[in-house]
Amino acid sequence: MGERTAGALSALNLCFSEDFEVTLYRGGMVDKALEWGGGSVETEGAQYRKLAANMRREIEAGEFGNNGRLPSEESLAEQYGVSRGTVRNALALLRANGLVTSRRGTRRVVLGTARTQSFQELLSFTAWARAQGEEPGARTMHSRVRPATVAEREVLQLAAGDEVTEVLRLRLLGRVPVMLERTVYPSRIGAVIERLAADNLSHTEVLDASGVVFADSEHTIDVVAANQTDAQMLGCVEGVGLLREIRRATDPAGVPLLWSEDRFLPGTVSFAVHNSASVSSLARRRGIR
Amino acid sequence: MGERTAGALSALNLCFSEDFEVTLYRGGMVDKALEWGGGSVETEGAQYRKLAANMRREIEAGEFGNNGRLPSEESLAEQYGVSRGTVRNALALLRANGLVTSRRGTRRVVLGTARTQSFQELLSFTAWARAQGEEPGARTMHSRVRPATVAEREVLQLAAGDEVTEVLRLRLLGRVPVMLERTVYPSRIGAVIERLAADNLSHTEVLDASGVVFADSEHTIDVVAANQTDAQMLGCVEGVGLLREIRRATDPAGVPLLWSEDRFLPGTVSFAVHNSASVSSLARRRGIR
DNA sequence: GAGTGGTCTAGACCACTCT
DNA sequence: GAGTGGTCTAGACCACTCA
Repeated sequence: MGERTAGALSALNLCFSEDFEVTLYRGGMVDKALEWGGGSVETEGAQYRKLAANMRREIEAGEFGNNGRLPSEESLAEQYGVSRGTVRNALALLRANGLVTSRRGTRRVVLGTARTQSFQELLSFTAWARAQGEEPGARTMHSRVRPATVAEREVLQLAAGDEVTEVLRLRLLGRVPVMLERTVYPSRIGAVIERLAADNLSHTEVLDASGVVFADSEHTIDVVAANQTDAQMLGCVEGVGLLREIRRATDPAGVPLLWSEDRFLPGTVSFAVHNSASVSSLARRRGIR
Repeated sequence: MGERTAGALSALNLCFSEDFEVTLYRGGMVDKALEWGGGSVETEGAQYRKLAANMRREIEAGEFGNNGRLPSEESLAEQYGVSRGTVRNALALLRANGLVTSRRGTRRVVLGTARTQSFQELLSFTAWARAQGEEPGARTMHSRVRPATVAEREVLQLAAGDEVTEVLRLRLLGRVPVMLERTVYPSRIGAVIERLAADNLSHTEVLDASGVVFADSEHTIDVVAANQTDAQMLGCVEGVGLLREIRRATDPAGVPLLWSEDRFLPGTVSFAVHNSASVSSLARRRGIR
């Protein structure tokens, strides 16, 4: 995983998969032939994922032009030496990322080069910031273990008497505070978090390394007025409108892993969602627009 | 389309499909056997969609319990008399809506009864409001045809000299203003819009009826301070933080249909996104939380 | 009417989980 | 080691689009 070609002006391309592949590539003449024409480099994983990554590269290299047409599924299958089913799996991935259309009766149309962010990036502020080429920062302001409230027991599926770890953390982009994060972990997860340094960049990555698997997450986005704490920590005026994101993540078995309320300074991030008749994808963006 | 069973306490269930099926059902003993056990009622469409709708009903009826396990794909295939591929198509739909998990090696787990809203509801304020049981309102404050700006030509893929129709519209929920909408249509679409009454509830539905097909949309969400116009129209204080949603919709061929900037009063709506390793879905919600 | 994507089938093998 | 979901194949028919 993580093939890369040397070259200036490399762009970041995050594929859409569980074991999120990060693929660095450059703008110019891409080495696509390597993988498919010649000796099929390692790049383990499902064939359709590789196919999708490959086609994504072709699309972004303008192989079919913007608003151009893709070859038919049949011919793609022949070209790549796979069955039509595999081609369809790959195209479904691209479709989900908003790169191509799909309509019965006509060839698929290239929509553009939506740079969809990985699942990981939605959970991890640090992973996201790095992908943007920004320097992420974090400072834990407060952390303690206490009994779960009724709401928390409900959301985190805890029993009466269970404890949680609450963490208040300031997040920065290049030394500038942009977000205040209030997270509640079940004690099992919290035990891992409590051992970390106050400036640990990514709790998500630590948990990942500890074998915690994030599989699903729920995000709610709205506006909230800054309270006194927000204003103090973020350095803004009390009452100003902050972009709020409430996150809830579960493991593959549906067990809740965390519940968090994040408040962003206005103008620092935006959320982008691609939506189609069958699927959607969410991405966090830097700044407005 | 639109089967329904009589009965109190009916809940709204919106299936995830292009020709969005709206399925009303009640909480109690559901008539699931009708469709699969007996004579397979009409309910046209793909089998896997029907299967998904059916399983969704079972899940929401608590057939497998919350956090329960689904039967294996094999046994589902046998039970419903379809191939495993069809079962997998159906389960992919449920997965996309965040109703079930999926992990190699173990049975699928019921996550809950996420009430995913249809694609249509994301585009149409009116459709969304109705689904919430609220009374939608609209008043066009301003409308005119003018040459497209450079930005608009870019976004709407217009040629130099092309014109657009700009519309400023106030949106209400039960007589209370909640959102101010600034939309720009290519003149081809705008021509339809201009003929409408100022209190026409749903431009989207009109366009739909005119044969305009919405296939994909892009949504960007952030916060913006209310300007003088916003404050006046929405009846809020200038400078207050508004939830902003920028929408861009295209037809199945990727041709842009509209570009809109919507500003919501704080506390009136929130956006909910379900995100998983492979897919996501977006929904608009009433109020905070 | 030819071409295309949508749907469906019947099988196969594998990676993974759990007991 | 048995069971499960993930992946892949090779075919088939249909609904739809477009020349």
